[in-house]
Amino acid sequence: MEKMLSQSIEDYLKAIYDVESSEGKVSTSALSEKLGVSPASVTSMVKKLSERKLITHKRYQGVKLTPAGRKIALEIIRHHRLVELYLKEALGVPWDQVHEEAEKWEHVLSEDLEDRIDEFLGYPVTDPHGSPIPRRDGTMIVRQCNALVDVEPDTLVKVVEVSDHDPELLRYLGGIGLYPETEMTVVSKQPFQGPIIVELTGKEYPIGRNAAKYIMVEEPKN
Amino acid sequence: MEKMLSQSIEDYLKAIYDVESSEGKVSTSALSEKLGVSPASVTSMVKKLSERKLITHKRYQGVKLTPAGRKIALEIIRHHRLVELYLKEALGVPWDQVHEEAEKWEHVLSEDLEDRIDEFLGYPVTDPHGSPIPRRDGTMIVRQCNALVDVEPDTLVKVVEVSDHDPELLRYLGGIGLYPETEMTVVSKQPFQGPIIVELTGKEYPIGRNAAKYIMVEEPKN
DNA sequence: AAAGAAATTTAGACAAGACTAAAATAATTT
DNA sequence: AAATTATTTTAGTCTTGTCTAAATTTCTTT
Repeated sequence: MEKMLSQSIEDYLKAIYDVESSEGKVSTSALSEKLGVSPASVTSMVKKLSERKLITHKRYQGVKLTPAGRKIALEIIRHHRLVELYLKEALGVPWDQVHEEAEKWEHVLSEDLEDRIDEFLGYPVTDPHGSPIPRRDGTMIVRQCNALVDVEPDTLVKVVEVSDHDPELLRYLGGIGLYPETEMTVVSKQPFQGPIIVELTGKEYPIGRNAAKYIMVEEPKN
Repeated sequence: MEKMLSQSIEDYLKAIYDVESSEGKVSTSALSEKLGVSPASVTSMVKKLSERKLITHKRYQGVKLTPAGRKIALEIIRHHRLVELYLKEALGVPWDQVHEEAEKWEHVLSEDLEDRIDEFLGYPVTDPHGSPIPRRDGTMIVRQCNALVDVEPDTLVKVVEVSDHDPELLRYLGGIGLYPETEMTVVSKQPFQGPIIVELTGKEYPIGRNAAKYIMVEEPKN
């Protein structure tokens, strides 16, 4: 039933899914960047994944997941996000460290353990960064949200999701109490690419434009 | 400080430690058997481990861990046994399954997580099979015990440790309530390599001679 | 539309870790 | 002690996944 895939293949599929989600088109160079390998290495792995019918590939034109490939990518992402949440809830690992640990654990999680963790956590829907956890059947909730950087001043917003790619940013945000589900007001956007000022728990904090690209928010329905 | 070792190297060091403990001499064929690889593969890995000064090797005469190699082996075994106990205690994984899971997890456990698990478990001294958990400093308790197969009839014994290598045996023993710390009486040894009969919780159960080699017991002090 | 720049692919090499077949050494039997 | 058997090592091959350098294709600019 389940074919045994190498960790490398799993990492590629996950990366392809991520890039597909955030940029639409999946280029060799984007994968090279994301995975920290040379473009030539990506090309050769892409060839292998095509042969296995996990992706489709047109020369010089990027890559797309097949349904089979997407299914596997979502399984890995499910592992990753369940583990992230589990480490935080069960062992108190701080939210800026769970990503790195989960990168390793996602590849060694048995189905049985996946189920036990899922049950322990009460069948959760999001991970500690607010990212949705795919269900076992491969479905995943989609939410309507915007990057904080695109929100107009004087708006009340609720944090939906924060990118887990930069531990330092996560530590800063944690320090000011900014987590998923936190509500805050966008006070102002400083000119010349200056920071965005937000207010939460009565205090004002600056958030760099670049960081604000990685903070997804929604305007709570009245 | 910590060198990054491949999973393969870690598996070899662990296997060498195990064989060294149980048989004294560590032959190529014993490792080949234990690791499920060909003798030729063992020889070539042995060469590599010697170069790295993790073992010493005299041609045709087996292998020995250096202090550095032993230290690493004990770290892996510590990971393995902590994870086994953690999976049982925290996630309710049955004791006949924890070994297989731990085989994978032991290689991806960070020091930080190791400490968190250790603390969660209250700094435990043995794993679910009764095997001692090495401390972080590389020390490990040693216990005086005998194989059940060598015990004379009419003796009251306490189970110390059960080998984790055969899930089916573990299920049988669990089924009759035989765990580490269980006390029982050796009733008789049937002749012609027949089973050993033990009595616990008022009932008698047969245990094959072969299985009884893997059950370590002590005679509790009066 | 042609030239230069950027991205992608090809070609060929390398390291890790496994394998098989054959050779060398050690252990056992007669 | 010689012959046979068992164990270990050597020699050479294969796969996976990476790399660099060079060639190809596409994109951008003028």
